[in-house]
Amino acid sequence: MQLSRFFLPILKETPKEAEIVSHRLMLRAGMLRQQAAGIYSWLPLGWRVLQKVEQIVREEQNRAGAIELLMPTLQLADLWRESGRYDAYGPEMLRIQDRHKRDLLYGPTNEEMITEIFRSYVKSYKSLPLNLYHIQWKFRDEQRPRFGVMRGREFLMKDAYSFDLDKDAARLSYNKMFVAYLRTFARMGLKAIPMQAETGPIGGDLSHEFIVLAETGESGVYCHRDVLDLPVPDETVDYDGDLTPLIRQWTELYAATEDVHDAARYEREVPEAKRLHTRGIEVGQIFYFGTKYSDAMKALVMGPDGSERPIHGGSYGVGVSRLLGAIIEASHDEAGIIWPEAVAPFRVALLNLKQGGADTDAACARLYAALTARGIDVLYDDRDERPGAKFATADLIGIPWQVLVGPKGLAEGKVELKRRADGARELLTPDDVVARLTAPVSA
RNA sequence: CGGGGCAUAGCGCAGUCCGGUAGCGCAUCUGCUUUGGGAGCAGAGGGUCGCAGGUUCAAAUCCUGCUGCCCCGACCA
Repeated sequence: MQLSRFFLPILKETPKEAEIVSHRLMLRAGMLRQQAAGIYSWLPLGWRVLQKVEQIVREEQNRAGAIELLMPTLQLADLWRESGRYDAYGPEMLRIQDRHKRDLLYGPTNEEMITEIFRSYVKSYKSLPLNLYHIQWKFRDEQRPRFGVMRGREFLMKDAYSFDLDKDAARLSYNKMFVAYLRTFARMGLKAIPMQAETGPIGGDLSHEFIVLAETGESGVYCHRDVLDLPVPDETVDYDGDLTPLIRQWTELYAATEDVHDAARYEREVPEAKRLHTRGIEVGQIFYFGTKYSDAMKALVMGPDGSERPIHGGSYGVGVSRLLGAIIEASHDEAGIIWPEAVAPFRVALLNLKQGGADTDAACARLYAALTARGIDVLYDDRDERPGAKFATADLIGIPWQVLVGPKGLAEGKVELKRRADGARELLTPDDVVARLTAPVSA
């Protein structure tokens, strides 16, 4: 992508409504446009990152055996009357009417709808287990949206729903999502800690929140420091195998949100030097809720013994759009965002330090063609700007690698390769830069 | 939902107390110069001062009502 033809409305100054760093940087980097409190347009740069994050979530859901579908944003109120949540949900639910005066709502979550789909088709225990998910925009009419995408009213969420014959089987489904979440967040460069959590209006008696530690987070948390250093399973993890040891490893050390914090147990189990009380950003939450919805909505399957029984359910959410805020909170400096490679909107920023110079223009054109031909996403800054402005832009939008092409280096046949994360620079020939960036592991 | 604050050019702000030609910086456009960390000079364009009503010869400024946005708290898959 040539920057001169891209749409990247960066801001030199911070809009005054933005208080926390991720919100400020998303606005300054031209990722977001606020349309109303908690409602945003995703500008091209932000949209690219959102899609990268979404794709990682999708890949890990698929790997764990969940199956993607897509449900609508609008739902009939009748569905929610069946579960009893139409009245229970309260003013956070955005309620609307169509031209026929039928009550609709903009979905804040999809337990009812997925249960309706499930019960229409699945009649036998032989079809279980089943885990269906979608990645769709949700709406919650928050009393106080804040911090940009961290607490929006319209937000992108991955929500998965598992269906099992009994509690033991449901626990296996729960464990799969638990492990999938460990992998999902780790792939984005995040350290997300599973913590015991309240089940809230979803109901049920087993739940973990996945929390990224950050001072700007909205949740207070208590945990054992060693939980921060636990290993995340790699992509060879066998989801059909026994995940129990892995789950035990991740749950035996104390880690809880303040809502369910047990001070006595914390002090008993966690040595003083290992105690960590801080704040965090909730990026995912998993629930086992048993037969709460299958009872109310008659989602029954025939068991092996010939008797009908309600399925045991769980639901598993990831705040996809919120993750962008969490990643930036965890990875930035004074100059701007530092994207982990896995979610970066472009992998390489190619900076022509003397736009219009015959040598630099030609060298950039060759590099751009070579890198692009090898499938690398390159943002070529070909604007008629001075070097300083290009450096500032590249740093602000956080592209992992910068290739600096200027007359100084070219005199010796070299260009500079700079890593955004630590500022490390190397003088290389253009060919070596291409080789380096196409090497299998370059981080 | 309780408390606090803000609203003037695309962005950041001054002007409001004490009514009298709507300003500054950045950004934008034109020209020239400049080119390794957000350039310089010269010129130009851009505003129903959030909305509605009121007071007044005269309202960004005073009064009344409303709306939007932000922050703290409560709330929150």
